[in-house]
Amino acid sequence: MTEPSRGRETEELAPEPLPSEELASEELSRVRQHRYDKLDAIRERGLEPYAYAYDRTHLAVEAVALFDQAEQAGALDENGQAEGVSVAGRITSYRSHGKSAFAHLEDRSGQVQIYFRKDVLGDERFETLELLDLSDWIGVEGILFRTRTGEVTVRVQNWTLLSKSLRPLPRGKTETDSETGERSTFSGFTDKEARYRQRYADLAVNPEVREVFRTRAKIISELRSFLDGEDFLEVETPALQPLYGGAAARPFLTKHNALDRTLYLRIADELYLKRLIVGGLERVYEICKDFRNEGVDRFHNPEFTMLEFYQAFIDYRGVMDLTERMLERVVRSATGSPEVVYQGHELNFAGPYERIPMLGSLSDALGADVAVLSADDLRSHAERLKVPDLEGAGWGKLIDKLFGELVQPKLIQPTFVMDHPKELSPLAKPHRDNPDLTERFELFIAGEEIANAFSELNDPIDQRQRFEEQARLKEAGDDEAHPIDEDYVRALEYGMPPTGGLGMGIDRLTMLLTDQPSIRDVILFPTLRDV
RNA sequence: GAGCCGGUAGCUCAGCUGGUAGAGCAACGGACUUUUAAUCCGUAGGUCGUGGGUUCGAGACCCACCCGGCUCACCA
Repeated sequence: MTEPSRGRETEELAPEPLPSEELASEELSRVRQHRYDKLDAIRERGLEPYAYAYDRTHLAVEAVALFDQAEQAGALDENGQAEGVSVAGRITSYRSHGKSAFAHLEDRSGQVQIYFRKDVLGDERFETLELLDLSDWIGVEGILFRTRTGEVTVRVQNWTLLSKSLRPLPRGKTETDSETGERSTFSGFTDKEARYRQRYADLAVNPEVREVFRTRAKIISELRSFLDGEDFLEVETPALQPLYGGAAARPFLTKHNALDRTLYLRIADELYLKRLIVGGLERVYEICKDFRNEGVDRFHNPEFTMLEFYQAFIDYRGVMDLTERMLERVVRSATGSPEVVYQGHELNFAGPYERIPMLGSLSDALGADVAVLSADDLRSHAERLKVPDLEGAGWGKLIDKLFGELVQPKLIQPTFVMDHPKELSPLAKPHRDNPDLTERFELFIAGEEIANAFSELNDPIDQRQRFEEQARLKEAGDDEAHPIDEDYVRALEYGMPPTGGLGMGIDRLTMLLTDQPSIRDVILFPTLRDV
């Protein structure tokens, strides 16, 4: 696909002449030609359109705060001016008034207004302003003052072009209806696909998008801080694995040329982290990308970020306790409150969370005790409820299907669902009171699975049998079943202490805490179809 | 993979039951030395996703295709 179907898809524009494929979008070409012309004019005047550095003394909001403080302290001079500052940022608005001009400069902290005057700058310097455009980066030095309308502003004494923008940002505009006084927003960049593909423009134009990713970073740093405080060791394990495992998913394959062998991108780091528990590290965690070769929807991206942690000497109940403390702290730190609103649901992350048994909750929903129902009974219930894709499903899978249909959507507040069927959980310890179940839990919030955890299976003989069962499933066509990992079994044979572990989807957690409807909204560069 | 919705100016969108394309903003020229995503005057800008068909006539209707979004399925 080389022919540009739409103007915005075209790339690699040379200064002049414009490539012929650009003729399809003449207006854009003209707009950009003007910017190239200005670039030439800037160079002709001996100015550097792409500077190397700039000495900034204040962020935009710091400059405003500085003036406010000086004003309150009575430290302004007789002209109402405070001290000088230099600020730098992107030009987001420009209002020319002949012999003066107002503009806003935006940096990572926010915006500050700047004011140019011909009598301050001199004729030549002032006229050079004509060569600026919205979204150019400039630095300005000047004195802070407050305008008649009350806005703290930098009266520019000197300005420096830092980077000439050759492509206009898709910036919107707000308009006020003169009759009704109603304000309508002309949002400049609402095409979701374009926003994902050109995240740089999305971020440049939409401050709320920048905020989502600040919150995401805060969530991750708070998770680290919490676990570090619990004496966990942060580790790194292979992303390229000779054998994949730790989850039920199809992997991505790749090839190492020099070794001439197939490698898999990890679907989970679980088995490596537990090897480290065998090694005696006792408390380990890793925050990393996992890769699963599955479909894409608003909860799934082929590469996603997962936190896994493992702690020796605790079981899954201990993991629940730890998880409650961790989430409450992270949510509080990242959002300022343990309560957040997600898509209209008020969620409260202050523990303790409800703990419900998987079978019991399903029995309640179904009106029958599923523990004594056969697979055939379950199947007829599922068929009655028109649960899709029942082919080849055994007892455990049917339990899971029915649970997903009847119970899961109702789990809005953080809820631990406990004790899953054994056949679904090949890496979890058998339940101490019921050999058909495992000591496992999933954490559901707003109807979605956020975390998965268990008392880790540390009996190497049982583990081998579970792997062999998985191998039989794989043989029978289940392409998500685990392959046998002999090396992992060997590690368990050396002895793994009783251990509780958890995996949590960071992207989904971020969705909840930033009220974003799609995982693509919390991943800077989500996986998209081919252009 | 299925269903629904959509693809018209740089951006956001309008375009009635078919009559030959419009608005706001952006752009360009001009005026304006405290504005508020200023205001005023003027100018330019579109093979209406692609290909075919129906028609005297298609942005509108039909068919196929391409692209995207959402929902569902898949993802224990």
